[in-house]
Amino acid sequence: MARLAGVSFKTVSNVLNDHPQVRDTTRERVLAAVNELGYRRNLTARNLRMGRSGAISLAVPELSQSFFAQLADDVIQVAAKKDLVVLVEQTGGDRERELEVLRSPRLAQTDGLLFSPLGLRPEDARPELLATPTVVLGEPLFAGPVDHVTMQHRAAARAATEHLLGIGRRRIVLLGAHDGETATVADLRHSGYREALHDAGVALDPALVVPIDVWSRPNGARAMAALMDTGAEFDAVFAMNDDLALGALRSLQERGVRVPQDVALMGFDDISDAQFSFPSLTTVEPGRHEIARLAVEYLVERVGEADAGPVPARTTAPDFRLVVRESTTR
Amino acid sequence: MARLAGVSFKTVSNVLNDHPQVRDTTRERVLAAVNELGYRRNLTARNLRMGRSGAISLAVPELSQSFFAQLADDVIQVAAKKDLVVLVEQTGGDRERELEVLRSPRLAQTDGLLFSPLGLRPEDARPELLATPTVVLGEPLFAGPVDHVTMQHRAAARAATEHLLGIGRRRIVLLGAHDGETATVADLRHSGYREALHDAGVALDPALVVPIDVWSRPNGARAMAALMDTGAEFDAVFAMNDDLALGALRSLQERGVRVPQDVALMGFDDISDAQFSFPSLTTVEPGRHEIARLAVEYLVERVGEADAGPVPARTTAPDFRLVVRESTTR
DNA sequence: TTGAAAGCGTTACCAT
DNA sequence: ATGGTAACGCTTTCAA
Repeated sequence: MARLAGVSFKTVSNVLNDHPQVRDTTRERVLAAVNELGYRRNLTARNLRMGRSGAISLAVPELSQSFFAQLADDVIQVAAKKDLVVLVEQTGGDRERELEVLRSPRLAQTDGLLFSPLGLRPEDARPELLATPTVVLGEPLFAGPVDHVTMQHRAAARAATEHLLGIGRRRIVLLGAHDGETATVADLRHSGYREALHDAGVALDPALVVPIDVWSRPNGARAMAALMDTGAEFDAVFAMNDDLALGALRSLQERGVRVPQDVALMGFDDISDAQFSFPSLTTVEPGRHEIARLAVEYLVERVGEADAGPVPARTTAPDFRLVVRESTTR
Repeated sequence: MARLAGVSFKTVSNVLNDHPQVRDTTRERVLAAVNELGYRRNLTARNLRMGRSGAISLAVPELSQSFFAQLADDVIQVAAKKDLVVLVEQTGGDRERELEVLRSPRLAQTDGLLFSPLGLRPEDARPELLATPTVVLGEPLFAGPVDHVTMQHRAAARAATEHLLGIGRRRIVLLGAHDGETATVADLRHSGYREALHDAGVALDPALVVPIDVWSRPNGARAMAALMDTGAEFDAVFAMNDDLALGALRSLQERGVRVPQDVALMGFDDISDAQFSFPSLTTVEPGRHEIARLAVEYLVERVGEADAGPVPARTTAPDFRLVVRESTTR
């Protein structure tokens, strides 16, 4: 209360919150005092009173992966426009740590969670874990009042494969398969690949489907080298993401394979590095901006649910776009 | 208060805070009830009462730049070990928005700030802006009780240039100079370059010093292409960071220049992409892990300052390491 | 060992 | 238009 110094009273609150019933002269005096004293209101107390924190959590595997760094960049920008601040957690894509994020009391410090799980299994998706409004960035996992913003994995993978077929390639390697999964990112992209081959009447050669657990550059490089060691013949590579593709590119070049002349190369995600490799990388732009935009928008709606009434669970996958660059041209 | 349901009382607090004076049986009953009801204590209220939030802010230019993404990754990991959560803000390297971050009341929501400014000028560094404990990740800027964790820019740039000289290169391009700056990152690295040339008795050719404002890949590619257009002769390039170097690499390759045979190439930062370009990129590892570790450590000390007494302002620059890869080998 | 009460700084409601 | 007061949910001090 002594905050008002020489001036006045606790209508300070009214002033700071732009309440209408304040005389202009009063407002001015208060503002002057605020400036003078460098008074800053205590957000924690405000949050307590209002039941809102103005912060959301974003949980991703790791920022070192360009795709997630760029996603985080987008999310933070969109959130900033809505005056939300973003708390970033890293799970390493590890199931245990993903569960921990959901259970963590620190979550309660924010108004909601943008969650990009990688290791979580369907049986983990117990709705009671979701103590906070949640939007999943990824394949539908949770039942109940949870929104999902995902990608058109199957259609995009199919379009990607069709592009490779369209430039005359027939022996197309698939890099990054996950055996035994259903309705996961890897499985859906795999399906798209399979469908495109089937529709084109091209037989699927299991020797060209290369399983890779973690989709990182070193793993892409390693797997590509190993495949070449087997003597397999191929004229194109569709990597499940750009990191795998760029790792593979490095291995191809090490061995003097010309891209795209000998082997055409295709990625997925359109991370910014894809523009500056040599050759630049043809890839799928999955609608990352839109994903970030929708995710924040859904989350904000869900946070406001208490006031505005229930919101039905939504699942959306923005339009994707094939970005054709040098690695599949000529 | 009704939180305790069938069981007991507000010694719940004591139990949850591991206070010793609680009978075991009581503790058990309380814990059982907590579990039963899925009770989660309200962190906001706790924060208000304790005057601590358990969160720190990290303000970087943008996560889309690999270096900052990896720095953020490190910071979040180190912070997590200390049970701190990290709120990430992006400034775009823009002076106005950097000032805004400092003024923002949202800052007050966290216990301290890890700040990596790019556009801020010395005259902006008024200590009264720092309403929160702050550690600067970058060149010393603020006087007063502010720690700085930076890099050995000059020594590392010098070592980098010496490496290029050591493999027999004499016409070394410097990519990314900032004219008219003093004691900034660009200026210090520039000095290191100049010193190495001088000590080796190699004349500095101003035509080989290329100013580039923002150190991004497209800018590196553009500047490199422009330099080649001038017909300038050179046998090595030292780029002020890896993004510039990788952009330049792309332009060199487009024109059929062989790296390292015709032109050796050197970056700075050791972002992970540097390992997987072809050729892989020789660069300076500036001690990023250590920078993150120290920054969080200093900040934690400063946050605890109120209790533990004043802490002198510190400035540290961890050891760097030259990482020699293919772009300067043979 | 446990319970009661005060207080953290704000906002919201109700008087004035 | 302004001021008083309760309440947000917790920790802390003090009393029982």
